[in-house]
Amino acid sequence: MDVSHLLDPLNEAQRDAVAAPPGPTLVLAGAGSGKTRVLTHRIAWLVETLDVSPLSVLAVTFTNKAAREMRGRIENILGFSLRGMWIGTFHGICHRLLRAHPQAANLPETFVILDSDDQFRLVRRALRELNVDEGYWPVRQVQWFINNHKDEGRRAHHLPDTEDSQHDTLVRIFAHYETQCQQLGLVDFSELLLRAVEMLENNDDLLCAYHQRFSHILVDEFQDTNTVQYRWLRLLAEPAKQIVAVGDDDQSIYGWRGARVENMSHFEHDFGPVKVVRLEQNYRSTGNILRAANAVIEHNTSRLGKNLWTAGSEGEKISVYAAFNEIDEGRFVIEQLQDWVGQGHRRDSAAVLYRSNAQSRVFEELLLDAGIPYRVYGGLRFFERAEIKDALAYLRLAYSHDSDPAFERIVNTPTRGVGARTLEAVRMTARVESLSLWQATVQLVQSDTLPKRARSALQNFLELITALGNQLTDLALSEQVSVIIRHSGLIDHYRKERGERAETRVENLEELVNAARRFSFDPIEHEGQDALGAFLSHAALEAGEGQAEEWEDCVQLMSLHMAKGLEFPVVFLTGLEENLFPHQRSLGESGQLEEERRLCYVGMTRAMQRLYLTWAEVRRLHGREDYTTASRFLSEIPEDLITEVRAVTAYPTLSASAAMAANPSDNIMLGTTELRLGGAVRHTKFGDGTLVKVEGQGASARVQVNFEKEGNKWLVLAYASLQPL
DNA sequence: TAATCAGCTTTTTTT
DNA sequence: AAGCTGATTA
Repeated sequence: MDVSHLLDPLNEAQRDAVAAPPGPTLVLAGAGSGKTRVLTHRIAWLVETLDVSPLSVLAVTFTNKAAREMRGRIENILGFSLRGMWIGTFHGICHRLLRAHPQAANLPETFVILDSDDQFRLVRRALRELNVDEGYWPVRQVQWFINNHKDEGRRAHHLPDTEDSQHDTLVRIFAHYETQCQQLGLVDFSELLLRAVEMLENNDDLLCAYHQRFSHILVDEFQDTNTVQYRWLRLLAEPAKQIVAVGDDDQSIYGWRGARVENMSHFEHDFGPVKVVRLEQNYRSTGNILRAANAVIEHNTSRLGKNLWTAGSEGEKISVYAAFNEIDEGRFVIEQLQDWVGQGHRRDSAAVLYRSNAQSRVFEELLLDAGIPYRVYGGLRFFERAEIKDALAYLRLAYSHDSDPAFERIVNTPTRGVGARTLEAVRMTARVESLSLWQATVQLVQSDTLPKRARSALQNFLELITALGNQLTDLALSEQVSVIIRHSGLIDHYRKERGERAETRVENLEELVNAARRFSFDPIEHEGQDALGAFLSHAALEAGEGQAEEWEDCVQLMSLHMAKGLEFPVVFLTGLEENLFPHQRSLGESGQLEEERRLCYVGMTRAMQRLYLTWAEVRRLHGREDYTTASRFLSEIPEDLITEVRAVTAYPTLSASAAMAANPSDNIMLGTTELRLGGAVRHTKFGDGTLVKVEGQGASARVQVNFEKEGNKWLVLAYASLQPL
């Protein structure tokens, strides 16, 4: 068979990876080096030259989007449909494994996936049942504790007893939560992975069967794998070790949620000898952008080592703009944006990137003023919206009455007179009698223990859900959804709600019907589930796009994390200030600082033609106005790659701006020298800092100084020995 | 049960 | 600043 179409479009390194002999292969794929191309061509190569069936290939990604894209691209190359082939996310594939063998996994056939919101509620319930003080033990933190351990493969019983009573409390909650999940047949995201690993570890026959089935494994974004994911990969890839892992240690930006870059070096050790291929030729950015990005990332010590290069042109220099404040920064970005669009470029060829989402506001306001359409990424996705989750809960409860999370969610939504008191009684009964909330309610309604009002409220609820359940039988999925949103009272409830939000909510509910209509139920892919069950799982595993509507040509606004994997002709990397980027909370540890630097590297390498780096001398954040220092990442870029864009006449320059902004009387005399607002000062005890505020005059004058080490302090000028620098 | 208020925190996010 | 939480009030 002629496979030249698979190899010809590739460079040497790519070809080396695609045609690598069977065995463990690690592809170090730099930004923009064509790693998706390598993955897709590799699979096509396996199929076309080695006669491997697509059904024997397992391809794992992190996001549904990446999985869809990969499938589409391989189908394009091969020219036939890959229906039935296992290309999916870690979670999606583990879910499929568990559905196929619930008994081996010790799960009920009807197990339900908890998304993080559901998990939050369940953890909260565990806290309350154990009478743990929620003020002292924030649910979020406990949830974090549990997930961290599970991502590391540890369950509550693995955690040793300690002398530390605080830790013991956490473990107790963890254990209770696990019991709760097991009893109720609930599986959170981490559990999908851990349970699948344990199932395979404990069932040789099963594992063997999958070894037979999957002769080739491919992993994308390998640097983002956590401990359990790696364990799972090892398990499935042994003993044949026909595994290709593609990743970039320099783009590891999810350490904070359990990703282990070390897996890349472990891989060489655990699977060795490993064929390593470096993809260093970049097809995305100009030479200057690459050199700048390389210069920044070189400041990291723990690297596998890689140097991106391009055969393309140097391109423009990188523009650095030091803004007076965040509004000036925004104005600058918009000015440049208008220029760019004025030259005939599409708006969606430009992206504004920032470290934290709060920064988007200024840009949004200014873009709105300027009449430039924009899209902000992030925020709630479709299936995470409250109204959608409400509707799904009605569906679930009508479908299987014993789903406690669904019950809790909607028992009083819309309000029907079931208050906290009543609910507590229900929970109590459920706990004491080991019943589901639904069963407990049935019992309470039949007994005589509740006040009349509460009892009839519950009675109505039971009747409503039962009636809904009866109406669902024999309907198509989308009709079931339609019935639910109408007869649950949700539509009326949200219609009555005031504000613009109400309207969108009703629209979203209507859209849910469409989503159900679009959902294609595949008895093979969704083995072990019926259409409704599969749809509900789908909703948990794939949160969906930000909004249902189509997006016209819009300027793209997003956090740096969201930008990974994307590319734009023009990129504005904003807020390059110490304490913001790198973020304040990362400054303590060098490991965290290196992750921030990688984030910067990711941001810079998104740019194809033009890169702007901006920072603001004064930034209003959390309601405070602070003087800032330029990010260290800026100074890590060689000067010859940079053009300092100095203020266009309309905008004041650095120090002039500080002086202008400050009321002249805000500056204050200290002896014969003048202390300038925003100027650097030295204190004998606290060290160096920046003068931030001045209050009062003469002997009673007080100043606020932001010290590098000690943070903000108020000092009485007469007593503090401040020295201007 | 719902509305209101004071106090508190503040990255990044997929599944 | 703003959004969220817990507590208090109507």
